[in-house]
Amino acid sequence: MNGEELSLREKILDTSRHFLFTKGYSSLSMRKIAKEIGVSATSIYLYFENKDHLVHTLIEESVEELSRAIEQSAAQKISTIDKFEAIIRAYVEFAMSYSEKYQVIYVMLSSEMSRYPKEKFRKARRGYALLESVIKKGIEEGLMELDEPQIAAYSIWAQLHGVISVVLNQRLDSKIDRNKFIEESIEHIVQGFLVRITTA
Amino acid sequence: MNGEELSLREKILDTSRHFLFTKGYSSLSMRKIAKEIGVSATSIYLYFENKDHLVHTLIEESVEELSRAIEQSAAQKISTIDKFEAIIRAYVEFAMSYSEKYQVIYVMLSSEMSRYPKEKFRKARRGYALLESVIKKGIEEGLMELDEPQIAAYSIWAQLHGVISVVLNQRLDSKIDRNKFIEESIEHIVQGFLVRITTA
Amino acid sequence: MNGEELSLREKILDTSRHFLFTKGYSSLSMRKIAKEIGVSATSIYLYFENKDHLVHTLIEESVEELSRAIEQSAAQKISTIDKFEAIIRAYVEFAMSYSEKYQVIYVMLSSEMSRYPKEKFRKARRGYALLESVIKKGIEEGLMELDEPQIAAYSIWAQLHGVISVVLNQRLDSKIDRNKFIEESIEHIVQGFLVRITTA
Amino acid sequence: MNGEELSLREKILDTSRHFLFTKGYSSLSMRKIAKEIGVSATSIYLYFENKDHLVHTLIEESVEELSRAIEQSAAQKISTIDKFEAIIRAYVEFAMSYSEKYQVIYVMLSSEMSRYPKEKFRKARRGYALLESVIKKGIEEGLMELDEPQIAAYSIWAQLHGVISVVLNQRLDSKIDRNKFIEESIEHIVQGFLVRITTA
DNA sequence: AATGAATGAGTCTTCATTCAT
DNA sequence: AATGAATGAAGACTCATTCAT
Repeated sequence: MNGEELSLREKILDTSRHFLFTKGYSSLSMRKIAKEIGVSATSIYLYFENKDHLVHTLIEESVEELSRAIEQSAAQKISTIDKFEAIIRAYVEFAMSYSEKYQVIYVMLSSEMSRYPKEKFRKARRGYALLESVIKKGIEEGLMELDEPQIAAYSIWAQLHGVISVVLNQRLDSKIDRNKFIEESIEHIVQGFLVRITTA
Repeated sequence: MNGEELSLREKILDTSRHFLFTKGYSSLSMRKIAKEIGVSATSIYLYFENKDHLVHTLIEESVEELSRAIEQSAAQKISTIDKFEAIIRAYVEFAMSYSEKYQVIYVMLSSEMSRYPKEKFRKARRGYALLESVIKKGIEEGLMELDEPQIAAYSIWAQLHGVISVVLNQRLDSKIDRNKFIEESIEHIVQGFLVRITTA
Repeated sequence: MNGEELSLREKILDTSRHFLFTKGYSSLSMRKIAKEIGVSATSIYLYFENKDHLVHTLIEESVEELSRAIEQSAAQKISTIDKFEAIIRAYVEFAMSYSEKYQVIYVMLSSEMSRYPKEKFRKARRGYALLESVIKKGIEEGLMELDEPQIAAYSIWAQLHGVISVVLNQRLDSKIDRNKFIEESIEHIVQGFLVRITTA
Repeated sequence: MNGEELSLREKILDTSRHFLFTKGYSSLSMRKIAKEIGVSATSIYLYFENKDHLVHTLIEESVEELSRAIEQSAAQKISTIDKFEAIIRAYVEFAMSYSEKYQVIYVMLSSEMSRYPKEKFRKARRGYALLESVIKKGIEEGLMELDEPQIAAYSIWAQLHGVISVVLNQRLDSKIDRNKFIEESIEHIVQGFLVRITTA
């Protein structure tokens, strides 16, 4: 197999992800995936034990990629404030560049997540943990004034997720420029957490 | 029908909403709704043309109630800054008090929304339009420094939605206090948009 | 509905029973049953919750009919010896006259029976319990000389079942007359349990 | 291949037999057999043309072993009455010691047996034929009083099979001692066929 | 001697919906 | 206002088998 040819396993993952993104979890069907690829439904079972496993793999891979992107981005910065912004921007960057992969992470309802292996949740918190540690440093350095870095980290993440969701789910007014919306939102979110330095 | 007895139509809506909230769209089935209520599946069709109509009604009603709650809350305040906060708090308040109704508004993917009658979208923007007009006034009054009130309104809404989603979808770390998380998030969001008055 | 027309429920039971008899449990499929009757597979689910319930109903009905046949037959006789033989003959009679119903009782492996509601097993032992009580009386009256009437009852039942199985499963040599085989077998089985009176 | 290592062919047969015994014919699947052994499903086809051939081999081997056991047991006895009992006991002995092999012989319904090569049926009758010849001698010697030795042989076999089935299919009341049940049943069956000698 | 990839036909079951009553 | 009967389409998944290697 050369570089162009995707393995069937890869094709299944890509197609599933796309279905999940465009049609939602309810419309994700083994049959449809197979049909889209042009292969028998049975073939999917050669690569994934069942539908749950397939979706779990999808989630796991997305979480891993997102975490890595965030870590790499933060590693390139030195100052705390730079790291702080880098994490936030890497998060948004990933969501916009790999929308389908990003959305997969949130596709499952918590009720359905009961079947998702618990130990994999920890992995999912890597990026968030990094953000928390940076916030802690930021507090020490007097960049932020916060009681609870953990809550702050979650709050930032939640706000970002809200902004991204609105865009990805096409709930944004068509007259609004997507990039401008994102840029301004990031700035406001960041500003909401930084101590404003007022040069007297 | 007396006060205690809910009409069948109401029961159907309530049950559907609950299913939607707890099990997701995929698990919303006419049969299950009927069974839960203790009525034949056919009976639902006496009140709703089909599943789409049922869900659309659900959305429409939720949107209406949310809009009204926001409007009423804003009307009670006089100053712009108070109105601004009132809208934000009314939004969050509604989401937390009537979680099932709130969530219904976002249950449908835009792809599925293609079947949702366009004219009803406008209604859905009433609350948001109010927020935008208040922001405009805020800018005039020098409370905020913003180029695009429309984007700002969308951004606030998006951030709030993110915070609420994290809570409702149970994605918050169990060690974090729910109310504290919400309160702090609101404060940060609001702070992110206000001009900080620095007493020199 | 007049006497000729069987209800769909009845048709399903009859057809299932027939499939079970001719093709075995492995070949019993909802689709095939439906197709045979000329109805959609879905329709079966209007009368039976699932395949298990259908088969359980089949078993239950057969067990009930067999028990009743045995009880009625025994009730018509007065002397213990007559009751003893009546039970045995009623059992065989039922098996030969309603072969399909008889076989249903034994169609499920004990491993599969784990899903069969326990309380229904008790019903299944009515006929056997009757036999046991008659044997007890027979011992008292000196007709039989047996230590354990319970074991004897089970043994008779087992032997009869063996004889019947061989016939119903067509394992009998085609040259052997079916009725003669059954008649002689019954006689031997009965003889095996009676005290032989030897007029000196 | 040394003494410990079973050939793959042997493993397949053993595993199939076990599945047949514990889960029934419906649950016998090439995939499951392969998985259990830890080999690819395709590998089975190197040794057996298809599922039918596999099951037929299973039956054939069981029949052969049972026949041999009976023959050997009978050969060790001299008197007719001893041979008679030896055959019966060897049959039961085999069934209890090699339950899985015994049950295989009866696993297929006659309807499914249509695919079973006719000439192999004859082999299956070796043990039975032996019993018939012993019965004939028994009649000549005045041990039994029977019109039709062929029917008698079939009847004994059928009764024994009934008794064994009840035990192997776990249809015996748990309070009943298995061995006692078998022993008493054998005695009754034998008694049912012997002329009772009454010492005046 | 053994396997991985693949599939068409089949398994049970659920779904939204219709129709006659 | 409400229902029981019915169905075609679709759901996830399993099966025996083939073929190329």
